Order: sequence, then C-alpha cells, then structure tokens
Amino acid sequence: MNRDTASARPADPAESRPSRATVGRLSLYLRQLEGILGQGTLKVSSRQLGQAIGITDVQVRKDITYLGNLGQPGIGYPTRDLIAAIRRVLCIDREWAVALVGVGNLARALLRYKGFLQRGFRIVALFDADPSKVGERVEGLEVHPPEKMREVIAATKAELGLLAVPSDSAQAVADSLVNAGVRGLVNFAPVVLRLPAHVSLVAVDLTVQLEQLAFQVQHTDVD
Amino acid sequence: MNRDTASARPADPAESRPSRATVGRLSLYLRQLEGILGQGTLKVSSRQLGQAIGITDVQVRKDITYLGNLGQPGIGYPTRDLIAAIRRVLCIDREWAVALVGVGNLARALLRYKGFLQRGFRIVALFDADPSKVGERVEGLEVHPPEKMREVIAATKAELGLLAVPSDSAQAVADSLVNAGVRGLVNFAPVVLRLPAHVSLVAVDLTVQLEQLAFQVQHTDVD
DNA sequence: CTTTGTGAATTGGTTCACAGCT
DNA sequence: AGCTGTGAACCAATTCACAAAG
Repeated sequence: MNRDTASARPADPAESRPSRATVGRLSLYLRQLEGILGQGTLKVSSRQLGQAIGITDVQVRKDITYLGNLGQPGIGYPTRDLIAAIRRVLCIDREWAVALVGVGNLARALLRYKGFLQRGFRIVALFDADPSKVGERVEGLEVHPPEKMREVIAATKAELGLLAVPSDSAQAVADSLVNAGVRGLVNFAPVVLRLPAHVSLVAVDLTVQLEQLAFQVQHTDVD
Repeated sequence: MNRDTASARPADPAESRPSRATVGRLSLYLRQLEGILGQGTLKVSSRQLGQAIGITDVQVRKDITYLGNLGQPGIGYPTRDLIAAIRRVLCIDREWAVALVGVGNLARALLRYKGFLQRGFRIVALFDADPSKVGERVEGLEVHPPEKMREVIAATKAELGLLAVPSDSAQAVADSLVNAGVRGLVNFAPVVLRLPAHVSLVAVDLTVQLEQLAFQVQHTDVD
C-alpha cells in the first residue's frame, strides 16, 4: 500500500506531474462531473466516467491517481471532491484574465461563448489594428488599438492571450503580447509561432485538423 | 474512387501507416513547403524544415520515411516532390466537399477563411435550425433547414461535416449528418460525441485547450 | 459482489548513433 | 564537408493482471 502522507494535499514534489494527455482528459472529466453533480449524483465510478467520454475505466483511474487518493473501493469517487481536485490541479480554481486580439468573426464567436467564464477564463481586453474597429464596443468591451496593448494588459492583469488575427500579423502580434507580459497564448492562425521559452503556446490549427480528418476518413474501413 | 497511384512506389506491404502525430506534422511540413516553393527553392533539407516548425531534423526524416524514398543524400529533398507526396499521403490530392452546420459567428469565420479551399476543402452546404437564417445567403451559399440535410448532402456529395452548433444540439446534429452519409466530422462544441465506428471525428474543444494552457503556464518556471 | 490502486507488461513515439551516399 | 536513412535505445503512455478494500 502506498504511504499516504497527507489527508488533503499531496503537494508532493516527488509525485510526477500529470502528462499532457492526462491534463486533456482531466478537462473532459471535469465537464462530465459538473453535469453529473448537477443531477445530484454524489458518487461516481471510473467506469461511469470512462463510458461517458469513451475510454477505459483503468485509464480514468490512472489519471485520477495524479489527484491524490480520493477513491473509495467498492463505492467510487465523491463527485464534489473530484471536481475540486481537478480544478485545483488544472489551476482553474481561480480566475484567469484573457486578452483577445483580432476582433473578427472568430473573436465574436469566442466572446459569445459563455463556457469560458463558467470555467474561470474571463476575457478582459480586446485589441484590433483596424482603426474602424477601435473604440467600438463588443459584448461590453471596448476595442483598443495595438499601441495600448502594454498599458491595457498591465491594467487588466491579463495573463493569457487569444490570437484571432490573420496569419501575416500573427507573429508580430504574438511578440507584442509577450512583450506586454502575457504568459501564454492560444494561436488560431495557421502559422508556426516562435516564442520565448517561458511563454506557453497552444495552437488551434484548423487546416491541420481538417487534414487529420481527411486522412482518418480515407483510412477507416467502410463497413 | 480509391485508386492507387503506383507510379513511384513499390507496393510495400511491410510499410506501416504514419502515426497520428506524424500526420499532424506532415500538415505543417506541407504549409512550410508551399511557402518555400513559392520562393523558388527547389531543394529543402530536413534541418531547414525542422527549424521552421521547431523540431529536430531526425524527426523530420523519420516522418518523411513514410512517404517513400525521395531524399537525396548530401542534397536534401526535392521540394515539389515532397509536396506532392505529402498531399497524396494526407489524401488531399483531391477536393473534399464539406457541409457546415450552425451559421453563427464561428461559421462565418470558417467561411471567410480561404485557406481551406486552397488545401482542398470546399464548403458546399450550410444548414441552420433557426428559421430566420434559412434562405439567407452567406458567402454565396444558401442556408438550408435541417430537414433538407439528407437531400442537400447527397446532391453536394459532402463527405465531411463541420459542427458549429451549441452543445445541446451537437449530438442530434451529428446523428443527422451521419445519417445523411457524412463520413467524418469536426466538432467545435464542448461535448463528447458518440458516433458509429465508421465515422471519423476530430474534436476542437476550446475549453480543454484553454485549460491545457492554464496548466502549462502555471507549471513553466518563471525566469 | 463492486470498486479502487498499482506494479508489470506492452504499445507507441522520439532521440541517438552511425552507416552510406553525394 | 553535408545530408539521408535506419536499427537500437530510450522515454512516454496505455493496457493488463491482480491485490486490497467497502
């Protein structure tokens, strides 16, 4: 049996960090769990969770191991505790201020989507290089010119950035955001960004995704 | 429909399929290569390609292995041939007809993006359940009601689907698309879809991505 | 019975080291 | 010299098999 150092918080430096893949699944568990808790279900099994997102129960348990020891053999996991533990590990047990650059259709879609705020991500600043958009109010936020980036990001304490600009300007805008103090960003433009090592990057590249899909489709046996 | 252009390649039975990860990188190579060829550069080395997208030259060569033997020691790869080979392996050496469901801001962003067509993906049909949108023309395409899905998808020969609808309706719309004969789809809604095995799925889940980013940011050492 | 937890085995992917070609 | 191709080694991630607990 594993020596359990603490009841509440492992905070074990020796304990390995969840892998990238595990982090992704923890997000998915969290969403399922919120639904499950909303239905008043207080206990949940790894099998339940696994079936909900289409993976095995063993995988679920392995992932949950990173959260500490909160399973009850023969019973399952307390829904509420699981949620809290996942939020803590994912670092979304607090609010993240987010800057959004490029106020086009994609940005409007992102602004409308209420799921972000619900999960701790608040869009606090908008930027666009187009003078005709500057000053406009979108979803209650004023659009600022790029020149004010440093100032506004400092004032709003934005730590993350969403890049919804055309490919040509993506690298320059990314540089500005990093310069203004942003620590991580999501790039929607289909270009590879070069960033300093201390800035995290997630690329959402729809071209790549569509090509993945085409490949998959072509290689799935037609029943 | 599926014809093996076997001019250059000896049918290699032992040759394994490129992994998911490799397929993703091939997309990235392709984009770089198109730029490189546009500059008139006819030969490219694995080191060049690797630096362009931030990975090692060995990784690039390993990936390119799946395309067959087209490197020239001491020289590099012929840009044009590499492009052709990647397009063939990714199955984008032809045009894919794509249906788009849910004509909101995200859909408009997708429609405006010209990169898809350039890479062989043509959006040929729009659907929306909102009667006020049905009949409207967006980027030259008429918005159809869901009832006409089967008919329109058959007529347009759409094989792929983009789901840009709210979470509540995502599963139902996915079922309809599958029923109408679509063979793969990209889901932008933050829900896990259940699909028959013969239908491919790519999930673009922004909530998960943002949570990944938050986690990364929190775990990168501040210089 | 049900369920969790986990070492061991396995599969998958990347990096290393070096042979061979230009 | 520079570059490709690839077995081997290494690392990461998943699955297996089973012990232990409610």
